[in-house]
Amino acid sequence: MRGRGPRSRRHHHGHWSVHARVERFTEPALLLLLRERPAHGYDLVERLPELTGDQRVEMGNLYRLLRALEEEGLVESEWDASTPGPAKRRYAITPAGTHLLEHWAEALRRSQERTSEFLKRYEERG
Amino acid sequence: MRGRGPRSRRHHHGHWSVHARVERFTEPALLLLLRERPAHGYDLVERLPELTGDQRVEMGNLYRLLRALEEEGLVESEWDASTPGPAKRRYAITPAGTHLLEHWAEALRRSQERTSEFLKRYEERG
DNA sequence: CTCATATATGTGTCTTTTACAGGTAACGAC
DNA sequence: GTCGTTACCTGTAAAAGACACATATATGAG
Repeated sequence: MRGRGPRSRRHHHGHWSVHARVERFTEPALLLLLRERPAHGYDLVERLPELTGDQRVEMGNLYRLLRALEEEGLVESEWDASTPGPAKRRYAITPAGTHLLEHWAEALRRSQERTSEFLKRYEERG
Repeated sequence: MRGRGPRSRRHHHGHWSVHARVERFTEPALLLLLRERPAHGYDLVERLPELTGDQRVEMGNLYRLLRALEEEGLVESEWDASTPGPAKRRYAITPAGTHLLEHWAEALRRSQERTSEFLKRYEERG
């Protein structure tokens, strides 16, 4: 239970850091960015904080996630060597990905309601 | 990436199940229930769905979580053998737990804002 | 040329959290 | 006795995330 990672929240002077992130939120965030326009991984890493907050997403995990999404048919990709510098793998969303994003949006709305009820109940008896 | 668990979402006929739960949400839910009144584990398991939705929380993990919270000084407990049936361990929230719950509430409000921005952006270009 | 930096994609591995599958024990109803 | 309910607990594996490291192309400073 101890060590680094999400549960390691103890800070100086008895303060705690709590982040309250939605599980696997990177997935709908990627799908939303890719629905707006195709992009490659490095580009997505730079634009993800617009949706996730200022938290940086781990590059390695992001590339793995993109390949997993492609295996499941939610995105598709091809190499793009047209620009100078290292070759990029350009990802685009598929119809299945758009469909899943829709389900994510519904799930996030339900999550909003649950959290609202939690906060209401929290504030009722402060 | 395959197998059972949170990422195993493929259902019949191309449908997917997405849940959008807040990470470690059981922790603030427990703290809120315990702020309202002391309780024992089995009782908490029955009342947690009021906050988490209809999803059932795993008993084993709940007892482990309660002991972890106690180790961190967020709750305290004592055995209660006054009632018939098996002895219960009665948990109560500590001042540190109340303080952490406050941070959770702030974090959840920030999470609400991020999710609202996500949904707004999602609906802008539907 | 060499070195540092930025771009771009990856692998390896550990921890945390959650899921799942059990086990032990007290008590009441039958 | 044994069945169901209450109540607590352990073991273990998978998923997601955190962190460290590896590889390669290009550009600019010196």
